[in-house]
Amino acid sequence: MTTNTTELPTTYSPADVETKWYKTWEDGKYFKPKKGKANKSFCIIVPPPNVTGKLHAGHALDITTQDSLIRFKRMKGFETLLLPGLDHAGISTQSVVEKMVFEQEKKTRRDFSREEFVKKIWAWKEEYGNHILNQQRAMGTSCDWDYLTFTLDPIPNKAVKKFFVDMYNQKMIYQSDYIVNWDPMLQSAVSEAEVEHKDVQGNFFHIKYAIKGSDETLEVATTRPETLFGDTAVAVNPNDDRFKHLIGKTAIIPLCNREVPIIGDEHVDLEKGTGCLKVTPGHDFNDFEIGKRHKLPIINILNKDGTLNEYGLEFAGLASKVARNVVSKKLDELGLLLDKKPHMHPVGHGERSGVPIEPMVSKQWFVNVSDMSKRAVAAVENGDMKFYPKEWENTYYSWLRNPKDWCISRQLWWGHQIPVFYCDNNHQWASEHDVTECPTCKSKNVHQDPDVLDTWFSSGLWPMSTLGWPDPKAMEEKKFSTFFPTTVLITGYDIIFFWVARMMMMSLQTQNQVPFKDTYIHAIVRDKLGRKMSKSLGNGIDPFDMIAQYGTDAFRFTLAAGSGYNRNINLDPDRIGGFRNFINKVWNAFRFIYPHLQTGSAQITDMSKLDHHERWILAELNTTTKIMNESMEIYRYDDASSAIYSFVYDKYCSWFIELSKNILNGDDAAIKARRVSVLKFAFRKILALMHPLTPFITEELWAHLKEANEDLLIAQDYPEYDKALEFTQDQDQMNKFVEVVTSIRNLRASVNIKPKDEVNVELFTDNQELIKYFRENLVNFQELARVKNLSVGNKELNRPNKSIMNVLTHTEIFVPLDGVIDLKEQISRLEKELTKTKADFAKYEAKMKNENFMKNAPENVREEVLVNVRELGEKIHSIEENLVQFKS
RNA sequence: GGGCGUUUAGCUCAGCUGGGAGAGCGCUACCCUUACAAGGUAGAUGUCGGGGGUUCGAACCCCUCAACGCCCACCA
Repeated sequence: MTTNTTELPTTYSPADVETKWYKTWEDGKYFKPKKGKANKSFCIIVPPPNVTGKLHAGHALDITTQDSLIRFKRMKGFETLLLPGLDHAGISTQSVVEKMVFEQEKKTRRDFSREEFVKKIWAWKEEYGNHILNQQRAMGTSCDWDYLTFTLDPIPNKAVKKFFVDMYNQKMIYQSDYIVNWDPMLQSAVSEAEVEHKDVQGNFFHIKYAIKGSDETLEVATTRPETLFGDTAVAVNPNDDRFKHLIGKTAIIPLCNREVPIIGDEHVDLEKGTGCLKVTPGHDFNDFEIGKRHKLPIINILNKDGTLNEYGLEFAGLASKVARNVVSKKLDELGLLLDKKPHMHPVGHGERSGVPIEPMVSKQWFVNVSDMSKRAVAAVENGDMKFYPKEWENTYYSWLRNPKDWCISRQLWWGHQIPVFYCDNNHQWASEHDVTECPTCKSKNVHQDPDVLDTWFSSGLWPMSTLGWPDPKAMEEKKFSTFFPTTVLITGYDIIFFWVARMMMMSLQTQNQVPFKDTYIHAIVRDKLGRKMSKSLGNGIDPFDMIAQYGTDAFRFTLAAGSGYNRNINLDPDRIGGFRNFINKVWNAFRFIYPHLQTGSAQITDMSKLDHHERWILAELNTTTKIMNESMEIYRYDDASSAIYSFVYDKYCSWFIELSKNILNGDDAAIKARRVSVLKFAFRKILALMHPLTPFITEELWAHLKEANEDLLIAQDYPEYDKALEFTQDQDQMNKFVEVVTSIRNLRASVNIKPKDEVNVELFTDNQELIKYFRENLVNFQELARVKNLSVGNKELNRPNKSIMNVLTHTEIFVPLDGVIDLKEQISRLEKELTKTKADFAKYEAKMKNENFMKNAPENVREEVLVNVRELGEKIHSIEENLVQFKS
């Protein structure tokens, strides 16, 4: 890093430095866990993105919040680990490859053997799988890449098998004929959580059912007439006087003329439909329950692709939606369709496929979660795991307090194959190892269950398996005991059910511990109008575009500034542009001190020799340090970013640098050196404070500011609050100085004095400390307000005649003018100010005179009111006095 | 149907346990002032969704109404 020869450009170019520093950090092994002075570990497992994935704005937010925290804790001396991974994402990956193969070869997966097709998916994964990881690198993620784990790697596979087999042997995993959500497109069962309910416009069909041996008929209401082929009963409410005499008789299903019993069941709603319900246990969740209660037979009328099977008679082969219309038409022709009216009703759709889900009975594997879910609830109730923000625990509870057994088998090829084996003598057993013979009958003719496990089954074990569990050697190598339980999980609220709940259950089950102590739920990134980003709307924001346009630091800072306890971030690229300008401001602040780097040291040797402004900036820096530390600890990235933003912009750049110009241009070497030291000291702290949020520019500038023997910024200590740097009097005086300077500028602007032209200024105040302070700041008034001569005096002194003036609570400001003054305008301005001040005054005076207020309000509030009454009273007095003068 | 959330400046949002309405972007005027025009200085803009209540005092607490959004449940 050459400090003195390079000419620095006026704008910062992110692209030039980002790849350079990432490589330097990675090659220098700065991302690897190291024991530090805090003597504690801090671990975040990155939610593994899908191998099919491309980085989207949500991932960028994940990374920003996780990496900022990791960098923060690393600098604070924690042994940090940010652990990366990739998810095989069963359904979506298989679909992507199926689609690709179909496009390229016009073949479906069924044209290949399972082995051949899975090989194709692996090839695809090898080619594209790492893409998203490189995008994560571009975001600056300080992961230890040696920990990179894929959900189908050997260790996660061991974990999956171990959990499955243990639970199988405890009978907590069982196989059952059960009504599941069948996705006819994927031709697989999917879990409850993978079904989305959407309102769909359908019809209510009223169908006439004959009753055997009677002239009476029943009018049954349904939205799905095509399922009547699967009816095995008709149900009425036993308390329904209209129909209860029919219970026990036999109804005849139209079209197929099957005889079924008429049963009484409380589930039937008297109000809904006609009060008569056709019972189709094979294709309706409620009917399935009714069927169990009444021991009704189950008839499956659908093929795996959702078309009617042979039970559909002449309609066999039709898709259920088509069959619905055809069947209803046929019923109409036969005079059996009594009514048909439009009806909006919710229909489950496959989350991945988007097609309507068919409830269907089939043999599937389930996990009994009743015990695990109770433990998972308790762990949050008793504080072992805390949600930030806290409200999200309700979402978590609502799912876990009312759990349904988890259907874990999927009829796919891509995933962890279920470790259950069968022999030709119908024995069944589970095994963690490959098997060649049946343990019961020793038959060599064995085969494994063809189904694979739900993707979330391996995801649920992720915090353990990435740290080596259950392999003792891997656990040792990966320091399981150091990093488990991990510190915090950071993710979006959309996967609290899918993932957070399952990790909690599976970790409590296998480790008897929570998998992480905190869960920070960050917002969902939306477009600037608050709409979800989606392909169909075309409103997605590509992180890569943002990085290219504004730089990674600006993008990260924007995301951090938007992340607190909110649930949406409406991301407007203009905002990123705003923060890009801020990053550039930091760059230029450095350009300002750059020529003076050799003049002062980086440490402040003698605190007692500092001047007012130096003490002031250190006090402000100290306050900022405190806010940043506190905010990062509780995931308030928004508060942290706004604290450093306003310190850098409004304190360091706008005032401290401006106040330093005359010193640096002066010739008092000692004062100059001291000021440079403070500038440098504060700037080094700024870089350290900002580094977790904006790693690249800060590391780049640090290279210029660091001492020869100092390490990279990523490895420096994070600044801490220091009581020795509290200087309240200097802060108070500086605030008054700023007020006066602003007021002079305001006066100048009000009469259009050119920025270059100098003016004389007279200040009047009764505060003797201030008089002294203002006099010491003569040169600063000259610089910052273009003042020529300044006089400061007591309020007893006479005021200049021809002048414009402002009144502050502590000081009167006069700018005498030689030319013609628009008296009218001055008077009107003063009168406006007087009205405003009087209104303010009245407010406080009323409070002061209110006995109840004086009795009840806390002392500091009372004190403030009294001060305001006094100061505003003085201000009114001043304005009135001066108005008299102007008017005379 | 059950639950949660949101409503503050033109836009996107902050505002911690109640005590003087804020930021960024945008806008207006004037400035190429020797770190920065991705800049500087000054400035305008708000019945804090409506109504009621508690309180000495409400953007903040309670009730109520309205609009919008999300989650869960439910194919009669």
